[in-house]
Amino acid sequence: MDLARPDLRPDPSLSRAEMEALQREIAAAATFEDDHGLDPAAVAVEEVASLADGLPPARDEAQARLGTGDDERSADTTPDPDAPTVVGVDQAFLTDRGEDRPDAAVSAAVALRGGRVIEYASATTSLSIPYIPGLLAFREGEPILAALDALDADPDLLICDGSGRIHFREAGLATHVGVLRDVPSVGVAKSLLCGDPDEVTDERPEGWRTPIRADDAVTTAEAGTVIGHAFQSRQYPNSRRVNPLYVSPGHRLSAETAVDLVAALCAGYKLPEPTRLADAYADTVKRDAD
DNA sequence: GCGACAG
DNA sequence: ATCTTGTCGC
Repeated sequence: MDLARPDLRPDPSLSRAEMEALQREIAAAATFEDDHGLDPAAVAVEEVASLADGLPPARDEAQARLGTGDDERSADTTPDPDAPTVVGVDQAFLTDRGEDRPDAAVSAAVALRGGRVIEYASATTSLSIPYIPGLLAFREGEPILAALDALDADPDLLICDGSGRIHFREAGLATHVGVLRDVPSVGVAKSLLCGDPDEVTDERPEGWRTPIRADDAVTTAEAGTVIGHAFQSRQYPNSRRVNPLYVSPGHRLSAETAVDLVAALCAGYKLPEPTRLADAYADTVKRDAD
């Protein structure tokens, strides 16, 4: 059965209070427990991936394009058809020369299966509301859904750039998108919106993690509830300066499984491969735009 | 009034 | 997020 919740899609004219109320509904509809068939080992990306080099780039919006590789090497490059499809989404912004505010968002979605890119697509949409801490999903949610619509692949897992449950109302970007589509989702943020790490996060070794617990800024959860993890995805031997990632479940995942999945999706860079590739593709589309 | 805040 | 070259270190 289809448990997607298009009814929770925000109306563009919502007031701030209405947006916050909608987030409480979204959080209530979200599941922060494991409800999926994903095995971190099955989604793992063992080697650094890349967008299918040498293939025509995906068309913006309507026409997503397969990037599976040459026919000659199809036997080697065809990913396991039974492996789950993991989709990373990220955005880049376009600012008209002379303007100070970005007026359009380029959303990119990159699908991987068995550690290889199988498809990528993008959508360029005009921006309606400005960035407001806590309300990011109202700025980036629709653009992201547009990019997902441009993809033929059916995501088994979404990796979003931003928070999921680590949010004032437990309804960050990853939760918003995950609930609207009823797809397991994870939020990967580069800085912490709210909550408290159990331990100091500075100068930690690669692979290290610590729980993030709700503090009084999280109005919908009891203080102390684990809402995510700080995760040191990468660290350099000598110079200690890489900040950890802040990983939180978006929908249908526990906080623990969310970090396990992200750890499995990292392959040498700070960001998990789906996010890193979506980031790179969004930049490419943006550059081609001007 | 002060603090504090994803992208 | 964005505006941007070189530069420090492995």
